[in-house]
Amino acid sequence: MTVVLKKPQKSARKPKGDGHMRRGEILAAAEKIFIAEGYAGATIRKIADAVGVSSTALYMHFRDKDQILMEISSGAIERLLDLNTQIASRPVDPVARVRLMLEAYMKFALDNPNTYQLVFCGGGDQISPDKIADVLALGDRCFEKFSEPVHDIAARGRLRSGSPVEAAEVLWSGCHGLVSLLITKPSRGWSNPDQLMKVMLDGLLHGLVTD
Amino acid sequence: MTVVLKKPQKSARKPKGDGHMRRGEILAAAEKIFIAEGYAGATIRKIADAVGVSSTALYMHFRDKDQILMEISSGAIERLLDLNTQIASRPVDPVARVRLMLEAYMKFALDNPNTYQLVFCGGGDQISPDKIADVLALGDRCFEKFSEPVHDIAARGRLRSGSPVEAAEVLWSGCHGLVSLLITKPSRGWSNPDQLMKVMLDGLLHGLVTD
DNA sequence: GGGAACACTAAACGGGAATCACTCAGCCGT
DNA sequence: ACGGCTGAGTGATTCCCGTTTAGTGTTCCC
Repeated sequence: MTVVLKKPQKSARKPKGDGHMRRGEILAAAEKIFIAEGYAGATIRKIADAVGVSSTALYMHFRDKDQILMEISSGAIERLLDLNTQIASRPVDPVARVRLMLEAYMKFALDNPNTYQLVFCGGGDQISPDKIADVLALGDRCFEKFSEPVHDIAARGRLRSGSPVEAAEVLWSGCHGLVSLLITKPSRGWSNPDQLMKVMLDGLLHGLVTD
Repeated sequence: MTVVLKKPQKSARKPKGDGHMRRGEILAAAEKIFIAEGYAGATIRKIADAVGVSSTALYMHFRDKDQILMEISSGAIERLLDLNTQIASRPVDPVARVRLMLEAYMKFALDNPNTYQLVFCGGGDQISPDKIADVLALGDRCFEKFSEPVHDIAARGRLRSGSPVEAAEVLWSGCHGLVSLLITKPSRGWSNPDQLMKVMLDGLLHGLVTD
């Protein structure tokens, strides 16, 4: 985050002991706990204990609990954005790109359920909107990257109905619905997730895009 | 508000709520607060204040906070189940029934966002699984009612691909995804919700069902 | 009249996030 | 060499949460 003014000639001040390590240590510990126990499970005290420091110390490095979790989530969403960017440059049919992106998206969600829930299932109750703004912006950039091939499809006149934006929103939200239910209701007797993802993609793409 | 003039000698206690009157009062107050402020906002103390009673009093009538919210949610989901049952008996094409049910489902979600979030977006973190079991069972019954016409469609050989169960799960989760995003991210710049719902339904049904 | 059952209460507990007042160590310019 | 500044760290405290405990007043029944 904000790197405060450092003296040009020399490091402002040699960090004492493991001073500048702390922030990273906290993030690492917090991520481990967050992944294992979710938002509510990752308490300030637990994180502080894991680092071996008083709970107050966390406030030296972060404004509040949410900032810690948001920073972790941002990292994860950036990985998702990278994936999309990478797929975007693949020299294949735009429909194939759309499918690849959505597959990557759903796989990401199932691999990072807690982060996914925090960012996309709106810990809405739990987190004030301004704090989540950063991550939300990243999420939007993901959506924009995903929108590009959808617009390509529309430009080729292959959109069966609706505007390109609507189509993108529907494709995205449909896949979101599937993985969010798989994540939040794991105990329900679901069909095979891979098969469900395939049916969702086949269905939506066949329904929205002409061959 | 309730001006309880405490007479010096008499008790400051709120008069008895004639047995089960009180229970209803609590549910009504809790529902109002829950609808307005969501799960986290509906605290025991706030509900108790609204009723004009000490927070402890709520434990006379309910095991814990979750039971209160669950009872409220159950009522709402029962209304949804009623809707489905009603639609199920309509003498129309099974595809039309599926569409009607999903439309009713999404409308219900948008009309009862907090309940919907609690039940279907898994306050997973917040609520222990055993307490939510009742409502979850009701939700399952809704899904089963919805599955019937999908099976009808399959029985007529009109399912393009996938098993009937998979198709039902995909249809449901696709619609869930749309409304859950509309609910949890209201600030995002969405296209017209009605139009999105139409595109979702058209897309999924056209993609999964043959004419 | 005397219990017993009930509806209710105040006070407290433990655990969350966050703040306050403070200490302490190291680096600075003089 | 030294006093001052600053950033890292702490324990105590505040406030709110859900929930528990022990006790109080009312009513009903025998």
